[in-house]
Order: sequence, then C-alpha cells, then structure tokens
Amino acid sequence: MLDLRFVRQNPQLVRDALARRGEAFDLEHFRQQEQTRKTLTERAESLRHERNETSKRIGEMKRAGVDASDAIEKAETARGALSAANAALDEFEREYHTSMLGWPNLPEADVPDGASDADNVEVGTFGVPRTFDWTPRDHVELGDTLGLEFERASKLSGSRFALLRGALARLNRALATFMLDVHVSEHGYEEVNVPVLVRRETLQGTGQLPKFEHDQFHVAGDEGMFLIPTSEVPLTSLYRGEILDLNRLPLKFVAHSLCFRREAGAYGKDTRGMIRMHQFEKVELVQIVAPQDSAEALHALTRHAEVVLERLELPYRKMALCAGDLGFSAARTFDLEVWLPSQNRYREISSCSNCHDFQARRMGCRIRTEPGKKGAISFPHTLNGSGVAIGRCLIAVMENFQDANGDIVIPDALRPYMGGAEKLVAEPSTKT
RNA sequence: GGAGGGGUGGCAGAGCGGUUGAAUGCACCGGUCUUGAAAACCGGCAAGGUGAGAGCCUUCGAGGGUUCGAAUCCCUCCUCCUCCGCCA
Repeated sequence: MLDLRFVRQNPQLVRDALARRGEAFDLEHFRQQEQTRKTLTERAESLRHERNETSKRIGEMKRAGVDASDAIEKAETARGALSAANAALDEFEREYHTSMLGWPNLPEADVPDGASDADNVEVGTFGVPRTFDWTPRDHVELGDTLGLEFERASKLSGSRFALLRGALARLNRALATFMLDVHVSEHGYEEVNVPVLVRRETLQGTGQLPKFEHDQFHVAGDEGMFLIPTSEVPLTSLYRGEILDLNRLPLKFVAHSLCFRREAGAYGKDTRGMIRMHQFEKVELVQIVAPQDSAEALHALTRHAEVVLERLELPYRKMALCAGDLGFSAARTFDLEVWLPSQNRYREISSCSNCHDFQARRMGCRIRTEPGKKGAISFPHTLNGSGVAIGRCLIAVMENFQDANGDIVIPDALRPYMGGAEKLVAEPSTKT
C-alpha cells in the first residue's frame, strides 16, 4: 500500500512513477475522492462530537440528580442523522480502501525504463556456459532414465505436476538442505518452517490479494484458506500487526517450503518439463530491515542467492528488472537467471526484491524508532528473494552436469548430502 | 468433535453502562541527588486520522446490535488456554 499522505502531496510524481510500470493513475478522480472523503469525514465527525457532548452532559445531570429526559429526547432525534452520515462514510471508505489496495508499488527512480522482460538490463554474469561434444539433452530426456516422471504424476494430479524417484528425489532434497545450510550458517538467516495454508489477510499483507486471487489455490470448504504461492508470504507476515523495536532489526528468515500456483495466465507456456509446475519447492529469503538499510540489504540478499549458484558451479546472469516487469509489491528487483543448455539460454531461478514499506503498510508491521519518544513509529522495509527455486535448480544441475551417456555428475558442494556419491547413474526408463 | 475459561497500552494486570484513552506495577525517556553508577524521589510515556494551533474524531481481538452514552450488555466470527474424545 502506498503512503496516502505521500500520494496526496506528490500526486503527479505518483502518476508518473506508476505510468513507468504501465499503470494508469487518474489524478482528477483521485482529487475528487479526496474531496469526498474530507466532506464525509467532517460531517460524520462533527455529528459524533455533538453526540459525545450531549451524552456527557446527560451523565453529569444524572449524577447530579437532575432530570435529563429533555436532553435524552433531543439526543434520540439526532441519532438518525449521525447513523446516516456514518453509513455514507463507511461505504465510501470501503470502496476507497479497496482501490488503494489495487495500486502497485512505485519503482525506484533508477530502475530502468521498459515495458516487459525484453527491456531488463543485464548487470553481471558468472561462469561460462559449457560447450558439449553432443547435443545436450534437456532435463525431461535425462530424467526419463533417472526417475523424473510426468505421466504418472498427471494421472494422480493432472498437468503441471511431476514425480521424482530414487536418487533424483534425494538430489532434490540435498539441494534444499544445502541451500538452508548455506543461508543459516554463512549468511546469518534464521531457519523457519512455515504453514503452507494461510488466511486471506495474510495474502493481502504481502500483495497477492485482492488483485491476484485467480493466481492462488483456494481451498474448498474452508472459505478463508489459500495455499501459499511462496513462503515469502508467511515469512514476511510473521510480524504482521506488531510494533518492533528498531534494535531488533534486521530480521533475516529463510524457509524451505512447498509453493503452489495456479499458473492461470500461463496456458501453453513452458508446458514441457518441470519449469512451471502447480506445486514446487523453493528456499526463500526474507529480510525486515530499517528503511535506510534496505538498498544495501537488497544487494546483500541477492548476493546470498548468487552464492548458492556459484557453489553449485552453475553459470548465471543477474538482471535488473525494468519498471514494466516489476512485481506488484516490488520497488526494485534483481532476477538471477541460470543457464539451461537445452534451451541455449538463461532462465529465471531467483527473483530478489526490495518492497520498501509497501508490504509493511499493508500488514501493519511497524517499528519504534526511538523508545519512549512520541511519534517515533514508522514502517520497516521488507525484502524477499528466492535462494533459490529448487525444481529449476535441479533442472539446471541435471542439464549442466550431464555426461555423454546420460549420467549426472553431482556438483562437489552436494556430495556430502548425497552420501558421498559422485554421479547419478542413468537406469533403463522407469516407464517400461 | 464435546465442556469450560480468557483476549485491555511495549509487557504484566485492574476496570464489567456515564467527567476511563483507560488504575497499578514493570520496562522506557527526562530531571534531582551522586565523583560516576545503582537506589530513592519528581516528571513524562499507546496508536491512527484531522487541524497552523487549541482542539476534535477513532481504536480496549474483529464485525454487527442494544443505548442519549459501550472496554463494560447481546449476537456472530477469529484466537489462546484447560479437560475429554479423535488423530500423524
């Protein structure tokens, strides 16, 4: 949620910033709404004031033993006007608040211009994509002899589900454990095991609702429950509705969780393989920091995700997202894209964002900047990033570490998690 | 699923229809005292909105209702605790 006071003071700036991300902001309409709000508020408040005064007087009269029936009668007749004014204000505010929840965050000033991912700017690369003496197989083909199944998964659950078996399942688990260990012991994050079912309010706090309900899995029979699309949602929401002392920051959380997405707008996109599933695993990093520290924190957090890819010896590039490609809650985002030999290109494996106070405002997470000082309450900044997506990372390891006969060499960093094994050995297809 | 008891300021905890936005204690901030600190004492100390300001409005888990007036009464929901049942 944007700071309404800021919007009021800088309406043109807000309109221009939102325009950069392709979002229309009607200044005239906004001014009208502000005027209406002021009028309705003033009317309701002055009526309420009158009522309060009258009631106070009645109380005093009764205590003094004076007959108050005239005053009570007068107050009774005033009640209709007050409740009408309240109703008008409530209705207006409900609508106004809903429209405010639909405004996305403002991009930082130096976020590159652009309308789509085609306009994102590469800001760095790591590693050199390997050259193959054969046409590199993709993970589907490799997986066929390693325990990656799609047909049986579809039988169970439909399209966009996959099944991992045997050593490949273990490799998947090894990736998750490896990532958690790196972030906990080297980067100072607290490991959190989170619920994957959350309430509507929780998704509203991080920005998925109300605007993106069609992207979420809604659990039937339990009206308020949704499957999380990322553990950013519960992690960032840990301190929803609380006031934190400044000296408790920064908070750094890491979680490994299942994530669920409808992929409703992705018909026909990435239908081959395990790139885009309804259910996937991800290690997620979240930080809650003091506002002045968030710019630096974004670089640190992105770096933490990069370290994972570097330890796994996976070539990647780092992209600065353009304004038009930013997510709803983000003010600035770096994507990490890992090299996939079969596609001969880089694919997103991590997205690291600074949301400024946008999410903190929505969820009412505040900080007390100076204990004991009046008016020293403000909002922290929240950041999140994948550290990294496990399914896509598994694909990347398979494709980048394949050898000529379809085995997968296990990256050194993962061997301790694989009982010391050096390879995943291709077996005859599990389909037969 | 059944029975019962709670949710009040940063924390603990009074208040159960009217000058209560809320006693008291702790924590915190300022001061006196002290070489310094502690203790003691004095003062301050919830948030949001609005206003130049005095002030005004809102908030005692959430939402609705009763009433001239609700933290206090009624209803619904959320949530925590205790006991029983069931269960990984």
